[in-house]
Amino acid sequence: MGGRITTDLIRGHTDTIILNILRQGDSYGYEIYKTIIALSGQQYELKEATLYSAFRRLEHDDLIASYWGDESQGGRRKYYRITEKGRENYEQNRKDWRFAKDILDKLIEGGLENVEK
Amino acid sequence: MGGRITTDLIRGHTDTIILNILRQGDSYGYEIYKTIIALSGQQYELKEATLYSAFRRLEHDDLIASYWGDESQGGRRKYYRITEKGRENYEQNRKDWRFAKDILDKLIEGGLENVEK
DNA sequence: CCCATCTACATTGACAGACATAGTAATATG
DNA sequence: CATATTACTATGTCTGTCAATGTAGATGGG
Repeated sequence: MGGRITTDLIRGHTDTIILNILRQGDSYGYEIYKTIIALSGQQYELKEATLYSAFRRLEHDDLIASYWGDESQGGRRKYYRITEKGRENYEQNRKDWRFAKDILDKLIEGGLENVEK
Repeated sequence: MGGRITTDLIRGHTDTIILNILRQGDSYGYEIYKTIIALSGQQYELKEATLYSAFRRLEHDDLIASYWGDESQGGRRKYYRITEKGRENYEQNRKDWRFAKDILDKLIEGGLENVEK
């Protein structure tokens, strides 16, 4: 059996997760919500409240931009598009994640044998 | 060039980090503080305020226990010892970390090609 | 011997992100 | 026509981290 993903394990990664999806094409709230579940192999659900507050934060910081879709054939959809600044931010976040992963491995599983105290 | 470890990337891992150190032997606040810096290769500093509030939380939850060291030769030191419950908690947290790491890799770096939308 | 630095522990208040909860409204389905 | 699904939003709460601050003994260089 595997483990669980708690709130704090995901914290700080939501922006990066959203940017990763948007850098591969424009999308809207509900679709992004579903995509995250699919990407995680049904193992993680980012709550809608979290998602939409992240959209506001990202838009405020000019990492994404939004526009209303064509509403002629049905319900309104607000689409999000990643900005150039957002792409740069994503690249940095990815580096940060790889870096943090290595450090966390040492901190969580590392032995103290070769660490001077 | 690497990345940076922000507050949110470490959030939720401090308890596990402390338990990893204590499962390898009793220690006290300041030594644990130094050990974390050393374990991370000087890349990460867990602030003392964070550390001491974590001690309270862990002790309250019976994951660690504390005792005052021998004060005859100098300054007082409060030592911490991991409990059996703490060891079990550590093992679960380690599993959670490995699990979360895989999911996060998919969410942060994963492509949408093979994901049904 | 004095002052700075290090060791060692601790508290308080502020902040930010995630989420529970609730609500609105349109479309689709049986 | 009732229910589920799609789609977006607001409000308030909780928790962990950290900045700032404080106490006090030990240590070492000038």
